[in-house]
This record gives sequence, structure tokens and C-alpha cells, in this order.
Amino acid sequence: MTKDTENIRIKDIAQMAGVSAGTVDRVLHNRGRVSEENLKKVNAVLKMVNYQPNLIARSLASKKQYKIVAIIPSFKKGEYWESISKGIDKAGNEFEDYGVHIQKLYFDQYDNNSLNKTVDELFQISFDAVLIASLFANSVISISEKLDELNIPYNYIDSNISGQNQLAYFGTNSFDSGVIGAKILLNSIGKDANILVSRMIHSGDQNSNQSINREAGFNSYLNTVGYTGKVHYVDLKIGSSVFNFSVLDAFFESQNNIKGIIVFNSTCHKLANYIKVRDIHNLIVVGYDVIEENANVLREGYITALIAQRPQLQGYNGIKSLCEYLILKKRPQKENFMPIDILMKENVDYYNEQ
Amino acid sequence: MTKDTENIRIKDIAQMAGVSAGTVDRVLHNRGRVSEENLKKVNAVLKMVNYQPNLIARSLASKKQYKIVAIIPSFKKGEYWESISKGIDKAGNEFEDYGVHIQKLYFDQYDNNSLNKTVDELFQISFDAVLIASLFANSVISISEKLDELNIPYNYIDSNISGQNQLAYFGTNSFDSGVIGAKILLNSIGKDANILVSRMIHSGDQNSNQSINREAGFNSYLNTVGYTGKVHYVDLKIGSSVFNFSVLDAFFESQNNIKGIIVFNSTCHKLANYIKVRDIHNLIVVGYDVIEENANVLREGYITALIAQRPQLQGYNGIKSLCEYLILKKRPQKENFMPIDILMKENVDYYNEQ
DNA sequence: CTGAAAGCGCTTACAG
DNA sequence: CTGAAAGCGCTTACAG
Repeated sequence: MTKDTENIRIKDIAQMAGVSAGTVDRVLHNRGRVSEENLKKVNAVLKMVNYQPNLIARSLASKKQYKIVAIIPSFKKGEYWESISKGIDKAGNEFEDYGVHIQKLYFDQYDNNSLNKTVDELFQISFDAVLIASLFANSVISISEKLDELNIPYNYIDSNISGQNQLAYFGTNSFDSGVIGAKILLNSIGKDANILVSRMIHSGDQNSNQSINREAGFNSYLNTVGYTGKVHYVDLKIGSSVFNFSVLDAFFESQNNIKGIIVFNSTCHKLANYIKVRDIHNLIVVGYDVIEENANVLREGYITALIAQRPQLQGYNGIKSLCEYLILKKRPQKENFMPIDILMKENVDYYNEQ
Repeated sequence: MTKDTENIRIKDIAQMAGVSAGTVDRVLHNRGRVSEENLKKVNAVLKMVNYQPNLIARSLASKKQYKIVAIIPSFKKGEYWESISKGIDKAGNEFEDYGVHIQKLYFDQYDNNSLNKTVDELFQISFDAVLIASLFANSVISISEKLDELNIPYNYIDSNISGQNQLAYFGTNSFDSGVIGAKILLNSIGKDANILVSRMIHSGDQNSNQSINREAGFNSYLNTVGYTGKVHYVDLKIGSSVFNFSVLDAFFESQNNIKGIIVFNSTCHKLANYIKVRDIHNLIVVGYDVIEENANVLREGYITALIAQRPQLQGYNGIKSLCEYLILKKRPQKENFMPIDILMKENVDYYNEQ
């Protein structure tokens, strides 16, 4: 049990090939400066033995340092992107001993222009790989093209953009998570009930990929099942409860037959709080992301279900796979879809990221 | 960014304390054979500096090997315990370079006596830690007591047993996962509809903890919401479809007003297949665990929902925390509840363990 | 192009 | 009880 394969070392290979350890090392890493003849000898030995480099020894000896930049939205405590950030830190810590350092660059998730500014910052510094929260397709595509030129690997998280050369994507299938939102909603309110979709007003000129795709999935499900109700929309402001309350008051005065509400981002708690304060009953409310504020109103019954997407794991896997690529040349799968989790009052307390 | 804390080494501490590296090492690991005076000097230095041992160097230098035994049910491909086993292997691979070796010992999950035999095997060999699938409380308690005497750390997975000295438990709260099963079922069929609970006949004299606790949670929910229907039971045999079909035929002949079915273990697909073959409609079926056979009938619509518990993660974390305890003396939290996942047709395809 | 040697930070006999 | 030295498996200058 202790040894399934005898552990063979560079030294052993060197001896078998009749060369020095340095030469084997050069062959192993294609560092050049090896004669045709020795190259053959070493490769011959390599072919017979199953050499498993000791990574621990390698990183102890190597002074190589790697810098990974993570471009993500800024956040306050308890907000959605905090979870992603935690996952990034976790992976960063695990690979610290292997010479990996993480630097985070932030932008405003409600303003696509701010991402462009952050990108200018990015290209001022030097780095070996990038993790990108691909909220805004246009900007992300332009970053990606620059990174392609520089031959620097990059991963996407949050929402995918196809046709690009990202090493890997970690996140949900946003379209399908919209489908599930629609299904949970219609299961409870029926196919002819009216629905309110709550959106956020953005500063920039572009909505995030995630919301766009979720809404597309939602609409697709409505079409598929032959939905005959009416879908209404309100636009809220992220920072202004006063504004939001007056918008919602006006809306609910004009419409009194809404049965379900859905919010395609993590701000569902804003709506739930309105419902709580106004003491409105019998509404089915579906939102996204288990942040503390959402979880609280879910527990109290003002949100019916939350759909979640393992944010911490997205950050963790996004960084980890870049580390493994840099250190081990291990290429990850290109598309890595996170599970789409459904949380209700009864299971939300167990939803932590193990 | 590259250095938040200057990296101080044993050598540095030795120099500062005016002793040799060997002495520092002895102090660090309580290996004894250090004079009162030197002990003081080294500890004084240790108090000022934040020494972070380089684990990579440590494990390269140390020839220490650790053996962890995992006691789990045997399984065929695609069965529930395969996932747990995969998680165990994953953690084993990650810690291989650190000198950790895993040995698995199997027992029959439907026969508590078989576990006792496996335990006899266990105490024939030598090992440093144990991971136990705590299906059968009695046997597991007796193993635990022996391990306590030997001062060998052990973790539980699958279902918890309180009052024992396990280092940690990784698994769901079985009671609450029974509550959620009941909620999903009653949400669809109402509080007065009749329910069929399908059980498995065991060879031993004891049911598994997991099933017992899930059923307790299920019954508790029924009481809480004032359920007025009738709960029926059938006992099936794991290996005999012929037997099962005749039992179910007999049951459904005598009862024609069953609205919902629940199965508290991973064998729900057996019931779903019966329903499929007999072409029975309008039954809400809730089961546990996303094994391939269950997922297939969920996709086809013969199971309404599956409740899952991250089996791979249980195996992975169960081993990982033992490794960290052995290598780093890092003590894990004692109770680590897995999320309780709800899977429907629409999100099951994304349910993989990242 | 090549090999001998030093070094990564720690642990482990060993001589005293 | 103590320190100097060797060694874990690899990488990295360096002299030739």
C-alpha cells in the first residue's frame, strides 16, 4: 500500500541515462542546451519510466514567483462579490507556498465604464495570469484580445462569453438559471398570473451579461409553457430606498393583481423589504444569490426561493485552475458550469460553501 | 504585494536566540532535550516573530508517513458510495506528497453485522487515523471507544452520532433533510393526501442512522403542519425486482388513493421504474441522492425531486481534515453540516461536485 | 553543451 | 542537552 510505483528521481534518470541531473532537468523543461545525443538518451529513459516529479521539492528549489490579477467588482461586507473574493483568497493562500501572489483590481458592477478604467490600470502592471469577472461583454472581449496578444492566460467567472480564448469559465449557465427561476415561480402562481420583474438602473450603458441571460431564460420558459399572464417591469435604484418605495407604491397602486415577483440579481431583499413594510401578502418572490440580506428575508418568508450559484467556489476554482496551469501546465476544462442551487427557508441555513 | 510579512526561517530564529537550528526545531515540536535556559530564549524570540513554518520544506525533509483507514460500504459503479469514495481518493491524492496513504476497508451497508467483521480487520493493521461511515450507531460507538483508548483520531461521515469523541463530522443534518423531503412532498400533494413510504429490508438487525433520522424529520414535519392523510409503508428488497414488483402490485391494488411517495435512501429509482413500467400517473415522488439511476428517472419525470448531500465533498473533507490534523495539528470544527441540495429536472444536469 | 556544487527550509541521526 | 552536518528532490548559477 505504501508504494504502488517505486519513486524514481531525477538523479535515477540521470544515472540510467549516463548523464548529470542538470541535463535531465534541461530535457524535462525544454530549457535547451542539450546535445542531440544526450537528448535521445534521456528521452529513452523517460519513455520507460513513469517519472512523477516531486512538486514539493520543485517549488522549494524554485524561486519562481507568479502574479495573478483578479478583476472583480468592489463590494461592501455582506454583498454578493464578497463571497467570490473569499474564494479567491482561499485559493491564493493555498498556493502561496508555491510562489503565487494575487492582486485584486476593482470596478463598479453597475457601471460598465468603470471596468474600462480598471483595465487601463491592469496594463500598467506586470502579471502572469488574469481572472476576470466578465460582467460586461464588450470590455471583457477587448481585454481578452489584448491578453491573447501577450499570450497571457485568463479565466472568466460569473458569466461566460463564447468565442473567446479564455482558459476556462467557472459559473452557472445563466440562461438555465433563468429557466429555473421561471419554473419555480410558475409552479406556485400558475401560467396565467401576472408577474413583476424588478430591475436595477445602471450608470453605464450596458446591463450585465448575467441579468440579460437570466431574463432570456426566464422568457424562454414562459413561451415554452404557454404563459398567458402579463409581465410588468419596474426599475429601481441600487442606493435609494426612498426612490424605490415611491416607484413601487406607484406601481402597486396601478396594478393590484400581481401574483409573483422575480429579481434577476442579488438585490431581491430590497423588494422583499418593501413587501414586509407595506405588509403585502400572498406574493411569491423569487430571487438570486444567498447573501445575508436575502437569507434573512427568506427565513422570514418574504422571499419564497433563492437560486444560487456557488460564488465562493467560482472564485476559488477560477484562481486554482490558473495556478495549476502556471505551475503544472495543467489545462482545465474550458466550460465548468456550477450547480444551480435552490434554497428555501428550510435548507438555507445549511447553505455554506464547504 | 509580494511580502506582507517578511519570511523568517528557523535559521533566523536560531540566530536571534543564539542557539542552533536543531534546538529551535526541538522547541517548535516539543521534542524535549532542551535546557530550561535555551527554551526560554527560543520562546522569547518565537513570541516576537510570527513564525510561519514552510510546510513544503517540512514535508520534503520529513520522512514521516501517515496511514489513514477509511471504513465505508462497498459499492458497484454508479451507486451512492462511489461518490464518497471518489472524494476520499481526491483528498488522498492531494496529500500523497505529504506522506499520506489511504487504505479502504469495506462493509455491507445493508448488514450491520458486516461492519463488525470489518472492524476486526481494522485492528489487525496499524494506522494513524480513521474515517468512518457511521451507518450503524452501535458498531460505530464501539469502534470509537477503542480508538479513544488508543488515542487515534477519527472522523464520521454520512450521519452523525452525538456524545462521541469524533474529531469531526461531515454530512447533512439527516433530520432536517427529512423535514425538507416532507415539505416538498406536501407542497405538491397537500396536507390530507395519502403517502407511501418505501423502505428496504435489511439483513442485519439495525436500520441505518440516516434513514431513521430522515424519517423522524419527515414525521415531525407532518405533525407540525397538521397532516391528516394516511402514511402507508412497503418493504422492498435491494436485489429483487421480481419481489418488489409483486409487493408493489399488491399494495397498489389495495390502495388507489396514494398521491405521494417518498424513499429515504438512494433507491428511489427502483420505485420510479415500477411507476414507469406500470404507467402510473400523477404521483409526486421524492427521493434522496443524485446517483445516475435516480438522475435518469428524474429527467424523465418519474421522480419529482431529489434531495442530495454532497457525498464527494463528505469523503474529501473527511480525509482532508484528518490529514491537516496529522500534519499541522489543525483541529477542525466538530460538526460540519453539508448543504441540503434540492434537485429538479431543470437543475440536475449541473449538479456535479466541483 | 555539460557536470559538479550550492541552495531552497526543514528534519534527522550523530558525536560530544 | 547541543550543534554541525547531511539529506529530502529539485533548480540554479557557474566554470569549463
